[in-house]
Amino acid sequence: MKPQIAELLSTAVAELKSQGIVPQELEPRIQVDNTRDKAHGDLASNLAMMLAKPAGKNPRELAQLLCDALPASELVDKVEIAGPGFINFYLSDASTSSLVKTVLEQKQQYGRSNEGAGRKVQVEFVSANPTGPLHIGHGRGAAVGDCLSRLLEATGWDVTREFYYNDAGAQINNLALSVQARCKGLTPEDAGWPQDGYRGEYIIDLANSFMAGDTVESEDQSFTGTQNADDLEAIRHFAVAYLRREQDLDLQAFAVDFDVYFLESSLYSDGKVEETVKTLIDNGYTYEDDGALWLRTTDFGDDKDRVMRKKDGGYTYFLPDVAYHLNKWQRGFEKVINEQGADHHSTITRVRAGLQALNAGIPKGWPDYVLHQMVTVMRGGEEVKLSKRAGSYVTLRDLIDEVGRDATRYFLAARKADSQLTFDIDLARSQSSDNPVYYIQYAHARVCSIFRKLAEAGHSWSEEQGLAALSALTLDSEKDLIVKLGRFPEVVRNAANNREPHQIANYLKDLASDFHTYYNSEKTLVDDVELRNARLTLAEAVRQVIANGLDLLGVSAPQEM
RNA sequence: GCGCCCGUAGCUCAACCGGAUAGAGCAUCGGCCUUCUAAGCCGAGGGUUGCAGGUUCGAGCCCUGCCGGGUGCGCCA
Repeated sequence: MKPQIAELLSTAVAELKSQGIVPQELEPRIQVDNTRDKAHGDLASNLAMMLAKPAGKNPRELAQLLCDALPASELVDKVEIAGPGFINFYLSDASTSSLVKTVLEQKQQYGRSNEGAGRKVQVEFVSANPTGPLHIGHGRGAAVGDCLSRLLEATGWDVTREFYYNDAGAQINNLALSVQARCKGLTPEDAGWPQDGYRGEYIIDLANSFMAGDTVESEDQSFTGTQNADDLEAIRHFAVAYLRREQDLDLQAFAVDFDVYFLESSLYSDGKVEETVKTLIDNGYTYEDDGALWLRTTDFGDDKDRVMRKKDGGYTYFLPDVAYHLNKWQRGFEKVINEQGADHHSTITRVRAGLQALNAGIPKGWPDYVLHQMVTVMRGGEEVKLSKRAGSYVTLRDLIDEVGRDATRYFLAARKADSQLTFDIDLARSQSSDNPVYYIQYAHARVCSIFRKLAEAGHSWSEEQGLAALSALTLDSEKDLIVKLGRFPEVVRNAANNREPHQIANYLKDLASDFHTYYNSEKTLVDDVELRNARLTLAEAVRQVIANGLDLLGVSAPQEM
């Protein structure tokens, strides 16, 4: 509804310009806000206050002139000037009716838009090292990244979800050595245990599986344990394949699907790393010092230069990172969003600097980043730090097993990503209105239940009848509910543009609350056929919007609880 | 020490591009089931938005400086 109101105001501004009241050259950004207080109508604009100074008039006077210049519209019942110069709009029954109609007509499409116009965007998220099960931080990344992807899809973008596996480098050697030690029966307490070796129990399972000659199948490879504890190469392959499969299963349980799994090792085997080094050297941004090859990232805003090739001849992670992002660019992703833990924040400047040094025509601020802060897990009022299986951290699987997929997804996506998050297991498990997931799902199930009751009572309802009866909705609570439904498309757009999936969660909680209140105060299945059909129509619209919203979060919308 | 994030009710969190009297839930206290699911609803109390300045018609939001918490500052990823 906002765009329509903005349009009216725009016309009024043009009128005032032609009267010479507002300077011609002024192009005000027309802002229409939701009102917080019903006494201020349904929508409000601060336009008069914005224009007051350049027009040399006081705000209220200008507001009056704007109101006088507003074209007539059947969407608006009345317009008021209030406070320091706000213009308040009261929506008409015709406009609320049309909102309900729009919801029912568009169904699953309601709230979606085509702002992205089919342009390509890549969202890289999770990107865990294949050195252990996914932990809760990865879970947050998965929830936020997937919801963000869904939001971008809902706003018309062509989204590619991508997972980058750091399956090369030092940490993989460490993994292989840890598994090998377990194959040989060593424990972390023994003298021969590798320094900084992985101590989790899953390493024992992995070693046992390797020594049993199991075969690990994943999407793109199959590898059989050779049962030879001295064959470190075989152990390495097996371990990586094993843990990738394990992470895939975790993600499956979380209902997150990736389009592309990109292997760091492929950058080496395809010669991309070498190519990147060569370009950087050719471009003159490198130098050798202390036996290592450095990139002058300070030329591009970094606070110190970075080593690309170590003294021992191996590359640091930094170089494949640059090669990888060049590859993304070459694949045609003009927009890339990397969702990662804020503890990896320092890579941002580095990667962007490396990309600039390639002189590849990549924009300075490319790619975008969304960072999420740490997650703390609470149970019984105490912090949970360990999982049996992983040893040092809480796994995503533990959470899904304990509180379920829907609640886990909701809780991890419902908070602003750049705030630290406390995950309360007791709350997430509780099946009461304390738990926002159940609260929202229950609102959906309630509508379904009403329709079941309707059928049991031998009555029927159709969209056509319902829409025709809408004028029977005369209560303030009904109008408020409809206005809230009308905000959904804008909430989706804001959430997508600001990369803030939590806005969807907040909106849904709010809508569910309004619906529960309404449900308790007004009976839907009344004897008056007109009123019954009208209320059923409103209920169905609410159900549709909740279902659409939950879908954006990747949370199910149950028919009954 | 430097960079980044955060600081809002006892607790967990909102506040759409800077808008009007800062909102929910939990917890506390008090109500509501013969009625479409009580997995719900209604009401009450609870705030100097960490502190101090600044910008302006207007600041929780923007700027500066402090204070507190987190995180990063590897030839680890």
